[in-house]
Amino acid sequence: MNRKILLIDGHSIINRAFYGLPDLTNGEGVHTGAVYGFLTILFRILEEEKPDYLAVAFDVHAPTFRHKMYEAYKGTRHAMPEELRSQVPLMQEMLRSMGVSIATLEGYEADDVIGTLARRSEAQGIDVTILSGDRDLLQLVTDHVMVRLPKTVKGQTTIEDYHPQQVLDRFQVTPPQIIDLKALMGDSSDNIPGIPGVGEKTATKIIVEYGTIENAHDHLEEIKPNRAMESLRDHYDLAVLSKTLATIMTDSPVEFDYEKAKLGSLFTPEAYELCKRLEFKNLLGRFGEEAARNTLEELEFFVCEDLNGCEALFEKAAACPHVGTALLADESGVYEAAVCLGEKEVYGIPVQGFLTGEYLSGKLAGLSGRTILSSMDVKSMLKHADLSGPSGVFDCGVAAYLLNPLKSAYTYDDIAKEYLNGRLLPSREDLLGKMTYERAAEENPEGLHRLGCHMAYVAFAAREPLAAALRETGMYPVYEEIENPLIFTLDSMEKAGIRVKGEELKEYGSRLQVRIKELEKEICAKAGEEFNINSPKQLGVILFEKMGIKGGKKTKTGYSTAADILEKLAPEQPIIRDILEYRQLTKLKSTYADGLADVIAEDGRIHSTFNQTITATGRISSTEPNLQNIPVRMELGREIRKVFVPDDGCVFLDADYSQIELRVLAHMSGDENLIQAYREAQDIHRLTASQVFHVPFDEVTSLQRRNAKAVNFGIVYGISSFGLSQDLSITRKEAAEYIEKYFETYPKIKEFLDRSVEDAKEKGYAVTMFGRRRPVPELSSSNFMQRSFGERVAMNSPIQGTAADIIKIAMNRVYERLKKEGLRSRLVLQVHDELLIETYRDEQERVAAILTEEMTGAASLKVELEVDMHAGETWYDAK
DNA sequence: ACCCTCACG
DNA sequence: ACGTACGTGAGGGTC
Repeated sequence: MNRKILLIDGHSIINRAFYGLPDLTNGEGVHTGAVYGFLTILFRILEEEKPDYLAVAFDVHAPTFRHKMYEAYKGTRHAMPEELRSQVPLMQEMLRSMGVSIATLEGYEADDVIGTLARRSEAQGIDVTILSGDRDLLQLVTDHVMVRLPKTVKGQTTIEDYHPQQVLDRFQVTPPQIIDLKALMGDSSDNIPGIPGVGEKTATKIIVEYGTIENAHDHLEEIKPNRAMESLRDHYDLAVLSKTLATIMTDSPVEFDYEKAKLGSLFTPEAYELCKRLEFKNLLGRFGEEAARNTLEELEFFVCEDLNGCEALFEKAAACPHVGTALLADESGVYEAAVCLGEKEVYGIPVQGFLTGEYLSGKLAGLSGRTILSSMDVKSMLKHADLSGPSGVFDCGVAAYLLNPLKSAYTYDDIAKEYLNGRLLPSREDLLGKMTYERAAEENPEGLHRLGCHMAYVAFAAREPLAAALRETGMYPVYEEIENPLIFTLDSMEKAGIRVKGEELKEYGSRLQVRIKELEKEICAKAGEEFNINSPKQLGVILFEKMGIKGGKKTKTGYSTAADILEKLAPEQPIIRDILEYRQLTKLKSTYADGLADVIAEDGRIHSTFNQTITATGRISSTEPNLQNIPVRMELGREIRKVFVPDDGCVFLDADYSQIELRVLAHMSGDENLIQAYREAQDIHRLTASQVFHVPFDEVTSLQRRNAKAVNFGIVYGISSFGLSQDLSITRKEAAEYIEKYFETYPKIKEFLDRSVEDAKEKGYAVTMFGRRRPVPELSSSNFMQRSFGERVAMNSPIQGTAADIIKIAMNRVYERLKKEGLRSRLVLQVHDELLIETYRDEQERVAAILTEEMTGAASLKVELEVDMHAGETWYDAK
């Protein structure tokens, strides 16, 4: 078997990929679609060809000998859009990172480089495969040089292979005669002139007959049709020029090292990183195993499988100053525990025999009282192990979140990369793929073992770097005093859950269903046809085309049918009223009635997850289900709250901060007017209206109050006249006037907001009163939209974030007080400015006092923190 | 997987 | 000129 080289025409393949596939961009806005397409085809061809050598040829941005011969010559680089042009160097970087030889030669095109390397290789007895999108390359085909041309048919890429016979079959000429063909026909895409009046048919006929243009010219008088004869006679010089232009050089002085072109693994650490940066997730997945083998560190771990060894291990661990731990578990139990005592001392303990989940969880819990137990995710560990308390643990995920709250996840491999000097460890995906722990315990125990060990290792090794980073950024207090204790507070809330009356929820859903059916009929009758009302696409067509409602608004994909648009467009139209009601009811039915019923646990309660590492500003979020968006604004939706009830013998106590964000703003800005307003008024919006519009407090109209309230909200969001005008359905100019008047009334607020933007621009992040940071990279964007967004974020984040800090402090204190005072009442929900406590009746007064005290006392501001509190038999009644 | 819509603070 | 309010999560439709 001969050795084989694969030569790729880089420009032509990246062009094909660009035009044939949808463009992609990564999170940084870098265009990547063509690079992705190139890689896809590269891997496919490599798999099929299994070559010994690989090289990719590119044109160099310099005039070639062809330009010198013929001014109008364009070559292959013309008219490349910026989105594609920018991907060429990116592709080259990718190839270099994969260790692939890139062949270029100044003054020559990629074709010439390929032609030269093809002939050289052939001469050395190496078989050649050329991959290109350009038929011109067919002139190079011989018994030892094959050309493969990818074709896209109906979105499917197929590859046509050309040996000499296939060239003959397809074009009726031999490979070298392809040049003569082109010399007669010309090629508009590279401006090769050809001769006038001769197309593919005639040119083929002439070359089949006479072999070359030179020979054809020698037999001029025989050539038919007459038109072709005359053209060749009159333009022979042009044909000769075209032939030279179209001839690929096979003896260019390109330097090429076969040793370097030897095909190794493409999955180097650099390539892996680049694929990650460009967000080629499929590629990482597809070659994940190979990537893991080739790019990732191989750490050594121990397995501990017997009781005595395990006992000894935990004794030794307890004597360490700190340990890294991991517990791989799900709702049905524990599968593996892992403990790291030092750089080279990582132990995984699979659950088996005497080493039960309970035993291992107990051991970990014991550890937390005796040494600092570090983990990637303490809250998940708490679900099984009763860890001693905040002072005994360190949570790497929470720490990494504080250091950069903008990331989508805080995985051990990412944390290793960021805080352990760029180290590359195999990810969960690398080790287990998408397999659940449960399946992995059966089918891939080794992977599970390695996963646990890696997590414990990183928890061990990253603790100090993370703590150091927290200290350097001044966020250690936020970690230690707010976030770390909050882990335990949130865990207790998740475990408590909230009781829900499943039967009533069902009945509520059924009542909705009756009306939904009626509305469906009504809407379809008015529309004159049956259609899916839930489909914005179909609805748009019905409303704006069939029924001719005017002013259909733009979205990327069609008309907007959002409620506020419909409301403004045709509030009177009966079908619109019906649709809006239908929307409201289906939302209530699917998301709340049905959605909540699906997640009621065995104990008759709903156990939401409170996520501590999600939001950019420091708020917590709630998932599966989200209990922070249960309807309240509309009465019908609000009724759902009647199914949320306290345990027997309990009532709900619901306490919410009154305008906490505005109060935070008053404090942080130090604006005397707003501070004074809060000291006086029970109705801040009315007072704002009175001050801004210069009318006596008692004469403020409801419209004025509504406007003032909207401005107050707008201020907190990072005011813009456009946003306010949208909200109030007024002109931008009017909105701008409101804002101006507001700032005249409260000058220090304007100063504060301006300063917030300036500070964030300078530092790169916004900061809360307690030192929590939120990076605002958009502020340095050259894009106006992005930058404006950054400015609003810089105004809003300190306010929203400070309010989040405050209620977190309150939650921790309430949780601690309830525990310390031996009360059985418990926190069950937090909704950003609201706490819900399931309160034993005999504890109600004490709990109410604790709630008020800890919430109002969570921070001392220049204005009071006011709390509204209600007791009730249901959540509905407690509001 | 992504968009649209809509529920909450 | 750009085309927006800040922060979330879930369900349904579409490709």
